[in-house]
Amino acid sequence: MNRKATSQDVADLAGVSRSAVSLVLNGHGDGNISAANQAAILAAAKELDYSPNPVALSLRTRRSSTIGVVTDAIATAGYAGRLLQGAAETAAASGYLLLVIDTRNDRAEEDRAYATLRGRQVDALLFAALSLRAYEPPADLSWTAELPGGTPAVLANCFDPGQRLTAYVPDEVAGGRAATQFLLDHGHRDIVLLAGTPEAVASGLREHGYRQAMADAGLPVPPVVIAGFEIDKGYAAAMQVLDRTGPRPTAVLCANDRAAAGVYLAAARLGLDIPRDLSVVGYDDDQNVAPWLVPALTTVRLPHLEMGRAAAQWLLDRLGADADPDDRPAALGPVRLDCPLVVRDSISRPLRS
Amino acid sequence: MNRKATSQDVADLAGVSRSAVSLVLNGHGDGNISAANQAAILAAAKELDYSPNPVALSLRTRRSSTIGVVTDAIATAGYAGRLLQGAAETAAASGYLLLVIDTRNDRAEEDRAYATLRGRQVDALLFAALSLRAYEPPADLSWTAELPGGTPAVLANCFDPGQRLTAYVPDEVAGGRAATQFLLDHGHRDIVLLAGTPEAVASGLREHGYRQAMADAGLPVPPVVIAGFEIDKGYAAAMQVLDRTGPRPTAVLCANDRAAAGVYLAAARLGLDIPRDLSVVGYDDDQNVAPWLVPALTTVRLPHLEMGRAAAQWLLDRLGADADPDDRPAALGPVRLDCPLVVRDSISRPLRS
DNA sequence: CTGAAAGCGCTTACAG
DNA sequence: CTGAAAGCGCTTACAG
Repeated sequence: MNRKATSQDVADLAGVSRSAVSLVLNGHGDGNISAANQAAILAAAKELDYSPNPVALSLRTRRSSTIGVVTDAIATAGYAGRLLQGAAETAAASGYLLLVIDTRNDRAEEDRAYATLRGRQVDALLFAALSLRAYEPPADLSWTAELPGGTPAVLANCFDPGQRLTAYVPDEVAGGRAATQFLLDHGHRDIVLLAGTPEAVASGLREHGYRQAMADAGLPVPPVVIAGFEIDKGYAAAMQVLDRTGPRPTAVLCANDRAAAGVYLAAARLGLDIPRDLSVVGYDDDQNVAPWLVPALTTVRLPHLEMGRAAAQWLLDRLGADADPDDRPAALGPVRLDCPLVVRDSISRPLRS
Repeated sequence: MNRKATSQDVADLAGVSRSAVSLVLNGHGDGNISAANQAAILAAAKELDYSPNPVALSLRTRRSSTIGVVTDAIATAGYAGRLLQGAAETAAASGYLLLVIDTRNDRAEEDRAYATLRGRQVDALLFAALSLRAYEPPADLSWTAELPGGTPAVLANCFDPGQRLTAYVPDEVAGGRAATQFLLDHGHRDIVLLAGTPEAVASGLREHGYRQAMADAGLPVPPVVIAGFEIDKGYAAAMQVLDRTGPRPTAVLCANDRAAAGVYLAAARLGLDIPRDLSVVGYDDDQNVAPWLVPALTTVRLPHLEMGRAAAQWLLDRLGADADPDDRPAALGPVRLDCPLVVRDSISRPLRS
């Protein structure tokens, strides 16, 4: 490949010094460089297709136009990749790239990741979790925006119990409430929650929303079934709840879309038609599952794209506001993002209502 | 944060010059630096927890210890993230990081990605596709290992029709054959293939393997059903094949695990028990699906982790062999990686065999 | 208005 | 055996 043009090449072609090239190309030409030379420099730069060497720039400015991303498990993610996608898009719009390290939930690996990223001179740090959880940031917060001149840091799909870091998380409570409310609006009264695993933070929050909606409707809450997040867990839970002679619930709220797929399997095996005999709501809006179940699954969408975008934008804002460190946005603690209901075909009015 | 130690700091502490520090720390001490000074330098480096600034190193050596990855759609990937994981692990073991750009299948975006990566001085290039396909590398191959001093480039889960680039791909034909053979070994004779979409390269290859196995067994090949790769497609195809009064196939080979989930749904609705009444094989070993279907799905595993590892290792090997450019491994064209059968519970001997 | 110089942190010839 | 110098490509004070 032809050696990439340097500012020296541009200077030579324009017949000026490298300083002049740098000044003009960085918008500091007016008042410093004559109009004629400015034009010559611009023309030369265009002719040589010049763009500054990012590495040299980085050494000089101690900035890398790179956002370091540490994540606990993106490989196994599925839909969670959208978080990264959102962050990457937003970053790219400002000329930033993402340097992602997957720690597979290993704390030692995580420490190493931060050290590596620091060494690579990343301008900002984003920690993203596969599933919603508390995240205890490294004790050494010195690289953080807490200190003047520190590296801005932000959390996505996880939150700092100590509230030191800004965090973008899904509004799970509202999501659970909205899903329940939608069922209530369709006339359902006997709505069973198939919850995820007890360790899952999201699960508890969604249950909270469910209970709120039921209480607001003046309805008793039937026993919550602990299912889980996989197909077989949803299947087993559905079998437990639906395979009975007495009255069955008319609707189930599933831990996620995969569990809902298990419910579909159980319903099919029991000869129950969805949505005629049973209404089903999922959670996640998993693109590999929800749109393709038969019938297509009504579900609550997790705002992965939005979390990624918001987190990256927050970082970018801080990076831009370097003129005045006090001018930085002050949004500390968790910011809850909307989990919209995606209506498809798995809900109808109950037969006996 | 305390300013990171530089080689000057180490030199000062050890009472030597920066040159000496560099020499010793890069293993060129013997014969150049006295034993006493070597020891002093090592001690100083350890005390200051010194590691060279990667950015400065990069400017100096024109190397970045970074592998650029261009991918057509990793966000929507699911299991495909494992390819990146494999590449990242392998790269990390040699001190390399991955700089990933997702082009969302846009050629203009792709060109920009390569330019960006070149600007960032990546040492090598990896192109990874979400699903197996032909990949026409950019016309400007000048950054490629084709030319002396060019950037090594490799393909994963896609292949260069022109054979200019090394490529790691799954051995889909063997995968399709193995799945079929397994069914044959269990006594099945009437095995229907629910194929993916006609555009999908993998689908055609798997079908080829299926036909080979059937032919080798001296069996006629029943009409192949074009299904697709989503749950509803598998469902519809299964309904078409299974919902009949005459003899039904005793086994189906599915386009992928999600389509197999659709087959499960159809079977349940038709009152067919898997595996008693119907044996099912999937493809992909999708970790969100296959292990959790009821019964757990026997499937063919796609070697995403292995493709990522192999591609990264190939790049690393080339990067290491910089002493002699002629010494580079010559594995041009596609290298087929094994797709192992993962046996679970969805296959039994046919009732009428 | 303009160019020469310094310096970001590193390594590799080059003198001594 | 060792240190001073040059240079990777850039930008920002600093003289003129």
